[in-house]
Amino acid sequence: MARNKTEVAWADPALLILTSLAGGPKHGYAIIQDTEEQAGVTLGPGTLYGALARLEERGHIRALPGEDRRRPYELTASGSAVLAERLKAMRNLASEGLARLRTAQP
Amino acid sequence: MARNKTEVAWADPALLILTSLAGGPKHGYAIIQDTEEQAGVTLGPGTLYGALARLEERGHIRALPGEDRRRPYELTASGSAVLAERLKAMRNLASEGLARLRTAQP
DNA sequence: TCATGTACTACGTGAAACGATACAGCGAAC
DNA sequence: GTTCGCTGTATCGTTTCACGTAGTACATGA
Repeated sequence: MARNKTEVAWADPALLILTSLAGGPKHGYAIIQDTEEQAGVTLGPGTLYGALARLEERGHIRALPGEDRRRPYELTASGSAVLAERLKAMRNLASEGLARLRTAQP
Repeated sequence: MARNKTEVAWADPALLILTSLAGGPKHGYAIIQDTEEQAGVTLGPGTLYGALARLEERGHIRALPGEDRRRPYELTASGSAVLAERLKAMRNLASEGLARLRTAQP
C-alpha cells in the first residue's frame, strides 16, 4: 500500500467508509464529504471506489438501486459487525495509548 | 499497503509501535510481544523492522545505544505529538461510529 | 546435541493507497 | 451560449509497504 507518504496513518479508508455508512446509506461523493468533515481525511476517487469495490466483494456493503447517476451503498449485517468490532478495538487502543502518554510525561 | 488480506484493518503497524513505545523504550522483540498482548496483533519481523526504519527516518523514534544484540528505541517529541494527535482522532472516530451504529439499529 | 526462545536481517511478492485524469450532467454567471 | 464550477463516477500507473519466509546468531535447558 501506499499510505500517507510522510505521516502515520490511523485509520484505513475501508474503516472510514464503513463508519460513514453507519450513519445511513450514502453514495460515493457523499462519503467523501462526510469523511472530510468527520475525520478530516480527504479520500481521492481512486481510493474511494477501489475500497468500495473491495468492501462490496467481501460482503460488508451492498449497492442499492440508484436513482439517476448516484450509486448509494448501505452496510450489510456483516459490515456492521466488523465495524463494531474494529471500532471497539480502536477505542481500547486509543485509551490505553493516551493513558501511557499521560503517565510517561509528567 | 497490503494490509490484512481479507479483513478491514483498524490500525497500521506504525501506530501500534508508537503506542507500545509510549510505555517506555523497547527493542523490537519486546514491541512484538507488547503489541500482541495489548492489541492482539502479531507483527511479523518484516513488518516490524520495516516500520521501525521508516519511523526513525521520519524522526518519530530514536535508536538508543543498545546493549548486546538488542536495539532499543524510544519516542521522540515529534513521535509523541503525532501519536497523541492520532490517538485522539481515533477515539473520536470510534465514539462517533459506535454512536451511529447504536442509533441505526434499535 | 537438539530443540526452543530471543533478536535481528534480508528479500520477494502482491495488495492497494493515492494522484492524475477523463467523462458527463447540471446550474449559474457573464 | 459558452465558460465555469460543482457533482458524481470510473480507470490507470506509480509507489509504497504489509506480510511471509528464510536465514543468522546466541543462549538456555532437556
